[in-house]
Amino acid sequence: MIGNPLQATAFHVSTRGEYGMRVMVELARRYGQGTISLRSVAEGEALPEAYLEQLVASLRRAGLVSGKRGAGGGYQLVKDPAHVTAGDVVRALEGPIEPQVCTAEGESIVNCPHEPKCGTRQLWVKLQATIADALDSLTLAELARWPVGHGKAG
Amino acid sequence: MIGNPLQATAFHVSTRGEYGMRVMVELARRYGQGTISLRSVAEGEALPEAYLEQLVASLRRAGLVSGKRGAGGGYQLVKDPAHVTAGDVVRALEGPIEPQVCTAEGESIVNCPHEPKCGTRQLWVKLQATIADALDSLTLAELARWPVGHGKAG
DNA sequence: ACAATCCCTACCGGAATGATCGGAAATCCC
DNA sequence: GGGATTTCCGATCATTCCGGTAGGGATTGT
Repeated sequence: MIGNPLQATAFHVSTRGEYGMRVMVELARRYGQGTISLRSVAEGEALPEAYLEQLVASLRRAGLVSGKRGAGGGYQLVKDPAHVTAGDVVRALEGPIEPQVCTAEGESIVNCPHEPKCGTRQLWVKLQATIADALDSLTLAELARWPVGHGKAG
Repeated sequence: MIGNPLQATAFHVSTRGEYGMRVMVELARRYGQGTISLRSVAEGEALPEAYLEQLVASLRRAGLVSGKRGAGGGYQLVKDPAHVTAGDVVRALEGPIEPQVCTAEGESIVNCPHEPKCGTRQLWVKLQATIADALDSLTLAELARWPVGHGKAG
């Protein structure tokens, strides 16, 4: 856990999303160089290796990375970084983008008692679409080629 | 807690945001009719009254509602619903919109060790701006005048 | 053989979530 | 003034989630 003690904040992305995204960007930077050991990524980004294993497992099950065992093994991206979006990564790590259960991506299963006089639903629907669009419009390739802090870096 | 058991989902809004937003929309609908008791809102929306008290306390401290004690008392919006945004409500209930500690609204205090070679920061910055813009562009008045479910209601 | 590496499962302490409860203070009506 | 109503305030509590740690098994290169 990097950074300050955090009070309540809205729309905070957990370390699963944060660390996992860092790993993916690092793999994107080294795309085409064969497999990269998780240890080297963990050390390079100063993150706990054992914890990363869990996150990478989710990424592998989602078909985003492939692992190779044994000495000299490691992980690599399955697809070209230009064809993997931040949305793909976030969904693999944290599940579908779903501000409320009634506004899930794809099919909505829930039958909400607040319908049909629900005044808040349109808000969550809009929010879901907005977030998904923002995440899906940014690729790993774009993130990987922007390694340096711009503007007033925090 | 309305709805189904929820597996892991990204960007999920807690009941603070959900219930609190419902209360605000209800108060917006009855704007200009004097104070509304929390009990009537709780019964109308089928929400736990005692829990709502806590949420409304946050809304009051944020200057969004005012309470009047005693028989016939209740709450009412301080400002016209057309001048209160969903963003105001969410921030009052769940804190600033902050995907990561390094991408807080306003001033960023954190000095992150990942800078300046952080490839993920631009993602969270974009996300923060996108979410804030979506929430700030929708007013309580708009939400209140759309009480009926549209499209395929969940 | 042996070291490196992925892979899998279980566990664990602390914090957040989603409430409930009891009571104090103000206000209205009779 | 008495009582009903309602906001306000703080404590408590059960459950779940978060952010890891620990240990071991399977596979591969040298």
